[in-house]
Amino acid sequence: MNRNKPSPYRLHGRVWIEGPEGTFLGYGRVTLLERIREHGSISAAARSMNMSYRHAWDLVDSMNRQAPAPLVVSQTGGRGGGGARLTRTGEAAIALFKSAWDDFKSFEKTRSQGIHLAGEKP
Amino acid sequence: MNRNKPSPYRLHGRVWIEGPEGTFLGYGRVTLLERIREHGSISAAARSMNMSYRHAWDLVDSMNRQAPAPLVVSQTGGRGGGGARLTRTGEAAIALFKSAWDDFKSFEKTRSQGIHLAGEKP
DNA sequence: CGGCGTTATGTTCGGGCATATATTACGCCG
DNA sequence: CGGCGTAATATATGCCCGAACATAACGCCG
Repeated sequence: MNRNKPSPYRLHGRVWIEGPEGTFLGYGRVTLLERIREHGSISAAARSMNMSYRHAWDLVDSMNRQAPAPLVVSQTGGRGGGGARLTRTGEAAIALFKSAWDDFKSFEKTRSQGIHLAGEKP
Repeated sequence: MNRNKPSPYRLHGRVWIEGPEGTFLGYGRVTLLERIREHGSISAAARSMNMSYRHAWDLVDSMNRQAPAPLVVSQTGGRGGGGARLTRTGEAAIALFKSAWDDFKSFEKTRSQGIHLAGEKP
């Protein structure tokens, strides 16, 4: 009988988009953008993903500074204390990264098939 | 004239091969294997890439424990104090990772062409 | 006017990891 | 035998990043 043991090895990886100051968009950053769109504020978005507000704010600031136009605009004070919302550029950034991310996931999956080391056969 | 400014954004990423205990092969680990083959000892290999011997040894140990057969065999004491050399499995591991690495680099390069973010108004 | 929740910043603290340091064992070789 | 350079292993130090803590400003709203 031909019972092939599956390889214990798998290809893994990470991708991100680099900009003028280093990392511009990554999985965590884009998730943060989505949460901001969903919750309407940086602090609520940060809480929802167990991230410190300080860190979330830094990420938003980094993305805004590297983009041709802000991805997130915010308002201090006012009803509810203020808030933040996504711009069209922000939406485009999400789509841009997710597309690349999906393509990479596809590559990762198919390329994992060829990972075998001295012992098993495909 | 259609002088298109090149996008300041590029896709970047890292890939590695995971095994039973987590990372099995990565760029640094495989470079270390190559240096061991080249220099004949773990310590000389570590020095050649500005890595602490301790760290290099841990990496070799991690790879050996996760592979079906050792990638590196070592000898303590003797002429020159001992040394280490690559096994056939070690050679195969290098080839295995490099192939996946090259494929990823190719993916990264071609997929980077589609990275463009339109700057627009909110 | 004072309270509230958020944005916006500065500062400090702690966990993880690589490095550095230290020690022991080993085996050829002069 | 004693020295040398490496493997092998334990302990300590330093650094970086994110978390945590601390204020201040802001602008509706009761």
